[in-house]
Amino acid sequence: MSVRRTQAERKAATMGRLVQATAEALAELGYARATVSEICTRANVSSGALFRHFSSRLALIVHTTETLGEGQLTFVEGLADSMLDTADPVETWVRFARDASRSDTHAAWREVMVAARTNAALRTKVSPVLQRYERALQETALRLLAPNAADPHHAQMVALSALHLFDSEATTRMVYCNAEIEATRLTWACDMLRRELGQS
Amino acid sequence: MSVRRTQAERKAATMGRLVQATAEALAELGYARATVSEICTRANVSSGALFRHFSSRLALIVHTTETLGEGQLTFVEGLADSMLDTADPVETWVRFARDASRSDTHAAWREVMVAARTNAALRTKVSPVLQRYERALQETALRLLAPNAADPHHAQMVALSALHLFDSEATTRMVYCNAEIEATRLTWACDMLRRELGQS
DNA sequence: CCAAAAAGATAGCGCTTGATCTCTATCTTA
DNA sequence: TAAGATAGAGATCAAGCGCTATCTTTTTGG
Repeated sequence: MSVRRTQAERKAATMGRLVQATAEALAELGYARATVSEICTRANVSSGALFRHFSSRLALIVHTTETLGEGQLTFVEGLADSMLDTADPVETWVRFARDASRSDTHAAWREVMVAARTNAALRTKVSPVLQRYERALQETALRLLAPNAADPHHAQMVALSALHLFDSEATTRMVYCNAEIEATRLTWACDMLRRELGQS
Repeated sequence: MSVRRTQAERKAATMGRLVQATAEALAELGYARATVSEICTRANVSSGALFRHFSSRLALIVHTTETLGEGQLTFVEGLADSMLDTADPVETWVRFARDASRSDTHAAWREVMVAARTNAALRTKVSPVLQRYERALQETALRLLAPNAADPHHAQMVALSALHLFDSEATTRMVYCNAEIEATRLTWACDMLRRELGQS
C-alpha cells in the first residue's frame, strides 16, 4: 500500500464508500435495519470515522438519497438525449420506467420515502430532494415524449403516471408476483400511453 | 365497572384492541416503530397479555394485516353491490381507489408490504394474504367495471393498474405533494379508464 | 362456594441501537 | 522537521427492543 493521498482524497474516498454502502444496505435490509454498524461493516469504515464526516445517521441517509436522485436524473437525461429522434420514444420511456422501478437504486430510494412519511425530521430534509427530482423528471419526460404537446401539464401528468404504474408494482412484486399481469401491463402501458399522448 | 364477561369475550375484546392499536401504530409510526410497548400503550394492554394471545410481534402484525385486508374487501364488495346498475361505475371505482389509497388502513397495509420486501419471515407469512386480497379485488373490479368484457384478464389488469396509479401517489404525497398533478390525474384516470374499458 | 384454569400485570433478561469519547495515525504547513 | 490539523479506530454509554418467568386477578365448572 503506502500510496500517498491528500486528506481531501482520503475524505472523498471514505465518504464515497459510505454512501454506496448506505444505498446497498437500504436496498437489501430496509431503512430501519440499515444501521450505522451495518453500513460501517459494508464500507469497511469505523463508526468513529463515519461520524466525523456525517453529523448523524440521518445526515448520511439524506446525503445518500441526494446522490441516488442525481444519478437517476443524469441517467434518464442521457437516455432522453440519445433517443430524441428515435422512432418510438414511448417504448423507451416505458421500458426505462419498469427497469428503473425494479432497480436496487429505486428500492433504496423508496425505503427512504416510505420512512419519511412517519419520520418528520427525515421528511423535511428529503422533501426538497424529491421535489427537485420530480420536476426534472417531468421536464425530461416532456422533452422526450411530447415536445409539441398542446397541453404540456397534461402530458407531463400522463408520463409520470406511467412511472407510478410500475413503481407500485415493483413495491409489491417481491411479496407476491403476478407474472401474467406484469407482462400484459408492459405492452398495455405502451399502447395506452401512445393513445393518451397522441391527441396533442 | 365490574361488568361480568365470559373469558371468550374478554379475550376477543383485548385481541380486537390490540389489532386496532397495531393498525394505528403502523399507520402513524411505520413498521419499525410500531413496537410492542407502543402497541400495548395504545391498546391499554400489558405486554404480558399481548404475548398470551400472540406468540410474537410478527404473529400480531400478520394477523392485523389479514384483518385489514378482509375489512377492505368487504367494503369494496359492498360498494360494488350497491353500484352494480349505476350509470357511471368507472367514477365510483376511481374515487374508491384514491380514497382507499389515502386511508390510514392502506398506509398500515403498505408499511407491512414494504417491510416484507426485506424481511423474509414476514414475507412468507404475508404473501398469501396479499395474493388472496389481489385475487378478490380483481374479481370485484371485473364484476363492477366490465362484466361483459371480451378479454376479462385485460380488463382486470387495467382496473388494477388504476389502483396502482393512486397507490404510488399516496406513498409520496406525504413527503412532497403536487396538488396540480393530483387533481388532473383524478379526472384523467376516469376518462382514460372509460376509453380503455370501453372497447369491450 | 371453591379449586382449577384462563387472562392480565409486572419485572427484568439479553441484545442492539445511535452517538460520544479518548487515543493513534496520517497529512499539511511553517 | 517540528507543530498543528484532520482522519480513523475502538471501547463505551444510556436507551429501547422483543420476549419470558412469575405473580395476581377474574372466570369457570362441579
